[in-house]
Amino acid sequence: MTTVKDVAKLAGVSASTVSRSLSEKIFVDPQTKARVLLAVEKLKYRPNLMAKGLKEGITRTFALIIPSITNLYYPQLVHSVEKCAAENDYSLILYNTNEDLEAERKAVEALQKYYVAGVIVSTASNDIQHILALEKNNIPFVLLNRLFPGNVNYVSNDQALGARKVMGYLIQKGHKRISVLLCGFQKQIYKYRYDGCMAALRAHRLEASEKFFLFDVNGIDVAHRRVIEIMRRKKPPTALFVTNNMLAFGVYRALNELGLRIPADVSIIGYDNLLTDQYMNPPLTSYEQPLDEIGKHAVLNLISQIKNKLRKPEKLLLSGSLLERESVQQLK
Amino acid sequence: MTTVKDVAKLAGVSASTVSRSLSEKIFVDPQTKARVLLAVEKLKYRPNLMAKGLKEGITRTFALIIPSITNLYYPQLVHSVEKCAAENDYSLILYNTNEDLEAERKAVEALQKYYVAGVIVSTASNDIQHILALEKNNIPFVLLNRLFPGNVNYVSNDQALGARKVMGYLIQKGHKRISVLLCGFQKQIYKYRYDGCMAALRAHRLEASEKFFLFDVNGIDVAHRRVIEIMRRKKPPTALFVTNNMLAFGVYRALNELGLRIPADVSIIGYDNLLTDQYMNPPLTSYEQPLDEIGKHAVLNLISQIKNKLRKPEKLLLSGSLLERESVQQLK
DNA sequence: GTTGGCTGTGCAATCGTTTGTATACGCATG
DNA sequence: CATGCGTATACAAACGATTGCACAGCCAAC
Repeated sequence: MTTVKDVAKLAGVSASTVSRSLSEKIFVDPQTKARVLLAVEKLKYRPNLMAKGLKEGITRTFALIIPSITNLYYPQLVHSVEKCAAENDYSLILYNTNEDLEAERKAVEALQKYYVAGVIVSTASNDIQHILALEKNNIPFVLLNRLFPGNVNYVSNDQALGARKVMGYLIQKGHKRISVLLCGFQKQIYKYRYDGCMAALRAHRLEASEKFFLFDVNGIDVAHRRVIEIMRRKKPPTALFVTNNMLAFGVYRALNELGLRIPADVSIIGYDNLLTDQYMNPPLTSYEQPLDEIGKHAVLNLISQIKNKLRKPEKLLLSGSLLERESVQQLK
Repeated sequence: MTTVKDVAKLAGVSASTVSRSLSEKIFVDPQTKARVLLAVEKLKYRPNLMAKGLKEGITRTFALIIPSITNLYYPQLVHSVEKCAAENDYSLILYNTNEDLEAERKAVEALQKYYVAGVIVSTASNDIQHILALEKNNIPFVLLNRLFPGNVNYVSNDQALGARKVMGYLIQKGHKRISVLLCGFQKQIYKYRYDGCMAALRAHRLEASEKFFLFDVNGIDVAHRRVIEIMRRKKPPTALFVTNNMLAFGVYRALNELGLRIPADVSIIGYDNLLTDQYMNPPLTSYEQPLDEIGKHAVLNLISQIKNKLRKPEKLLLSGSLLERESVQQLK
């Protein structure tokens, strides 16, 4: 490996001058600088980030913790985080926790040894003690699509607002019996989505619709089963709001098996923006979370924390928009 | 940050003793060791990987380069790599290149500064000069689901064999006019898949079927358009072999628009194993690549390269199996 | 011609580990 | 009792970069 000394020797200067020539911050005689840069080029010198990190006590690396990369929801989030990080010359260490709190704790342990500059995390559960502990070690962090009260930075889709918009849209389309499929509240985003739904219903005096809500729909097969059940009621819902688009696969299958047409017999609307939504049959009308923006602002938040030492936590709620495709019908 | 010196002071020994107590390799008096470990515990000491990496010239980190995390094919690969790496106490730096050669080159540049212990890469194209250059810098690497002749380590699905199996299966099911959808050969895996298809056709004297092949089907929309075209021929194919399951979305849509039923009117078979295959309507019969094994062996390959300094490159071809779901029909 | 200030570069210390070499101590042997 | 050997630990150098401080050289001003 060529080091700063090799470059120094070739350029006929000292190591410090090489370092300064590359750092931009300090003025070096243009001629000297040119000679140094030439030598750097010739020797294909690449500064050793270990040494740099050791000296500076920090690295140009962020840790990204996500619960499940094989959940179609996360790859896009990873993508946008990766993109913005790369643009700002940060690399990303990836930790996939498989929704397991213990694995998440381990990841937090591990990343501390790396002296990462910051942590972006979509927590697996409501227990975030181990994340909060990062603060003691002066490691900035930001929650990704997770909201927590208190002194925490987060960037998230505005879960409640989005859910309210969706319900408003369905109501405006003439639907009065709306079933909402929700995952368990141990993931608090579903609680927020629930709250948003109820707010919309109350605003239209349709609270009664809550009796169609399906709770704890944790998994595609559960969705499949519960939708079959509810559609067999005497008065079934006319619209289904699937608050997690992976579940939509189960819903489509269930309706298909029952011989119900989408949207002629039942309308469906989704909440995430999975890569596959547009390819469903029929394409799924869905509330699209601004995943690109969320990932980007999470990175920018960390950078601000590092640069400005911002004291007040930033709590950023972004809102997406409804993308009409073909799974919702206007009722007479 | 607590350092080895803090621990040394608390335990009443020197820094070297602390280091040796933690290294396992060197004998330390059990009593001393116990005292050291107690101090480590008390101070929550975590060795600084920067310093360690600097001293040892290497880190316990692998770089993983993939062309597109939002292609449903890759998250599983990332998942299995991440899993095996974590099990062996390696962390992962992720580079997503968006199928862009230039971005891939940049990633290779970047990772070298990190002194990673090895690189796992699914290249974006056939140009792998920049990857081969890693060898000069003594950075072990392994290609993931990419085959190259010459002195290269790779772990891959046996593309040709798999394609042959698929074609054999369709033929055995009575299909004689089989259309194969292939992406461009600039990704050589599609060349191998093509070869496999032809081998199977030749074995059954059905070479004529090649006139149904669709080349350069790069994208879901292209698949959609081209399938509509081919199904409008006077004698359309009775089966479609989609060598990239993302394309299956376009195919399903096309057939749906044409009013053709799967599998009653056309049979479809896929090649990857996307998370969504089982949720398609009807569920997609597909050749399942052993992605878990592939990711695992890529990691193990790197570890062998590091440990044993294995001289001969390992070229590992794994084969998957056909998973019958509901998209293929037996012809009379 | 001396003094002072400014500018560009070099020296050396430093970050936290690891590890080769040196040393102190204990015990056994002649 | 002196010698020698082995063992457990300490000392110090090294990894490669950054940076405060010092200094050399130059020019201007009196």
